[in-house]
Amino acid sequence: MPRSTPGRRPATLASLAAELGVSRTTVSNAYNRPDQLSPELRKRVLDTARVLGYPGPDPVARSLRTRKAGAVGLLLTENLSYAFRDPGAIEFLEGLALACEDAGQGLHLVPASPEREDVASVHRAGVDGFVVYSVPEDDPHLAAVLERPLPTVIADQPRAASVDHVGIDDHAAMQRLARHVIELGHKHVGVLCMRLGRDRNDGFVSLPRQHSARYHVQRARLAGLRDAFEAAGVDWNTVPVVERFDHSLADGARAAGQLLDRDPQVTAILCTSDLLALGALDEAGRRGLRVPQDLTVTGFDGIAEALRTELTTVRQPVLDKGRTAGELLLSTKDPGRPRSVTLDTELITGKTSAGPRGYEEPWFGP
Amino acid sequence: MPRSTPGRRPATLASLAAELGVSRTTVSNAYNRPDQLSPELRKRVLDTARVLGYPGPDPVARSLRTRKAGAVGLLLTENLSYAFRDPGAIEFLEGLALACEDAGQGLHLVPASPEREDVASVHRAGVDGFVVYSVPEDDPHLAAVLERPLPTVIADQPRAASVDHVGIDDHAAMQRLARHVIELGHKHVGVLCMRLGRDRNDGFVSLPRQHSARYHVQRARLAGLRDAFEAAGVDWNTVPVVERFDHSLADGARAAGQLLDRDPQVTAILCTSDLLALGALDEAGRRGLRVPQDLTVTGFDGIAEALRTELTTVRQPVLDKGRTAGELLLSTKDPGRPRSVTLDTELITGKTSAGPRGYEEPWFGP
DNA sequence: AACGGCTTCTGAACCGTTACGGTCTGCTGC
DNA sequence: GCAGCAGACCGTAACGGTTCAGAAGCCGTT
Repeated sequence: MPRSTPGRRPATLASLAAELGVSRTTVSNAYNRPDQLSPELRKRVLDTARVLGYPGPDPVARSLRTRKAGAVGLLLTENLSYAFRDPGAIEFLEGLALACEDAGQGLHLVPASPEREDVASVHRAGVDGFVVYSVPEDDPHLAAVLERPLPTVIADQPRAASVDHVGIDDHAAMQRLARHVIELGHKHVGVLCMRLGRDRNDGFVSLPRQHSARYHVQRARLAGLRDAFEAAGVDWNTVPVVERFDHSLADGARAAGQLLDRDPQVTAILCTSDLLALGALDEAGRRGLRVPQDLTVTGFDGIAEALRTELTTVRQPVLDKGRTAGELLLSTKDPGRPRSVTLDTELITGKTSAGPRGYEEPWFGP
Repeated sequence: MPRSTPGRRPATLASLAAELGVSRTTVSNAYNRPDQLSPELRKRVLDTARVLGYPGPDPVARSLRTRKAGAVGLLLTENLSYAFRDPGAIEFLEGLALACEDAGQGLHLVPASPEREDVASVHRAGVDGFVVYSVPEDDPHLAAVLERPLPTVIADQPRAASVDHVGIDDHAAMQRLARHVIELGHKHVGVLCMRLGRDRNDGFVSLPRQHSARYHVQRARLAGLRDAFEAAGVDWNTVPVVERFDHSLADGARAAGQLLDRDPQVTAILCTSDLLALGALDEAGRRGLRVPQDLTVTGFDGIAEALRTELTTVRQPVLDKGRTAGELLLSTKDPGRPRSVTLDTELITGKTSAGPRGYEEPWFGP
């Protein structure tokens, strides 16, 4: 099979038409609208195409003419490769891929290294629209996306008034989780959270930094905690919050260590993600702290590993989020006011939360 | 910020040039070759662009002219969404994404549902090349990819003489694992394998089906087992092989159940993937079989979960495979003979393999 | 005064296709 | 014998850029 006719320039629709003595339109129709020409001629066109090594209409030229690329762009906050290491991102991708598949659309992952702020990749992407997943408010790639005259859907963060959005009520969900911990009797707690800005700050978080966080999701979750604990009479200023730039088990463990070193008397560690919480569990184990007897640990997200571990956490429908983002994007019919979808969450009380020592419910043993 | 100038047609490079009274070349240069025009003019161009809502050169038109799409196409054997549920596929994707990122290339996932054999998605993808990951020899999407005059790299399967390839020596690796099991003393074994064709066959596999398998990887792994066991005097005809179309833990468990129901006296189950093996472990547990005392179970791949479980398996560098595929593709300089990279594997003897009862090495206990 | 060299900008060709609005041919029906 | 009408095919004009070989203007040299 000739992958390309040697010696000659590659065949085009025009050259094929010339060879056949028909118009370009006819060749085009042979591929795109079989009913517009006689079966015999169509066969002749297709046969000759094979002989000449013409691979069918060029996708890029077609895209230019039809103004359709047949693909959805996806912008992620992190290195592309990182996305494949984060359980949440993977599930989101799965949902989005589902939606794209149903619509026969490709999924174009845009390389957006946070290091070299190379926005060109966004400008160069031949796509019909963008899904933006969880990026900081001041991400230059996001700005580049919004500059392009294409439909866009933002998942999770940031929340922009003029752009379609899908997410959850982070504040309410976290508040509810906090109330659960409060009801168990905890007064002295610590918090582990994900990055609050594009700058690395692996350590304790000041109040101003909490408020000025560039990641609305983290900001809302912290605010949910704050509101719940303040309502319960706990001074939020006294609650230690440890931030981690990278999102991994190991970082969760290290952050928990940092917290426990400085504040050994905390009876509960609330984490803004399951991965951090699972890391905290590891660290607790290393320190001989029993969970939940000695220490309560909670997460957020409801990733598979967390559910298996029976972590107390908030489950959010990440796959649905991805699919909804895709459906929203693909159903965009020109202007219309921006839409916003808020998905439901569910508090999961697992086996990593209990009352602090001295607060157990009475036990009527033998 | 005007996302689009209302009322008027969207601005183009030409309309911008007309507005400014300069040539299109100059506007193009303002974006692509800043050194080709005076800073003042360039600023004027960019400012006017902002005012007119011109979002910069259209990526598709640029691609048409430059013959570069800035993206790598990826064809997977399965539903796109499925890829995000298979640990191996995810790690491959991660490696590939790494390579793409380094080169500033996008990663275009091609929707290729196995159901509707819609090859159009392949024809429509505006990409500079394709990576094909583990598809059957007779996949129509693969055929469509090969018809396009683009560089292509196949990872794992199939092996095509004229196309770049990256993979491992499945036969040798599996043979080595089999020898390990043979050395432990096992004579009566069973096998769990992944799908051997595009048709579903959840059950025992006939010899002809083994030979005619459309997935070269599975074929090679089975052949590796066969060769090792025949060399050890085991008649391969008597070794039960159970196939599963879907690749999941649950399917591994069901397959193991099927095997143990028919052949309760097997002392070892060799699986052609870790996921199947982990499922088999589950099933063994359900049946009260202790591993490895009552039953030896082995896997293949070396996914994280398997290493954590200390499964006896073969580790293959899946991330490297993805990265190598990307690098191979992106370094393709026109013809040259097809390249082939074979990556190393490593036998990992975990805690799920031991001698069958009666074959333990002598134990000098108290 | 002619010349060469530099910077800055331009004109026109070209990338490969599809949309749109025809024309042409031959057949039906009266 | 001719209007009317499908069906089959075609010509032209985009689609929105990039690129290359100059042209124009300016400056310093010989």
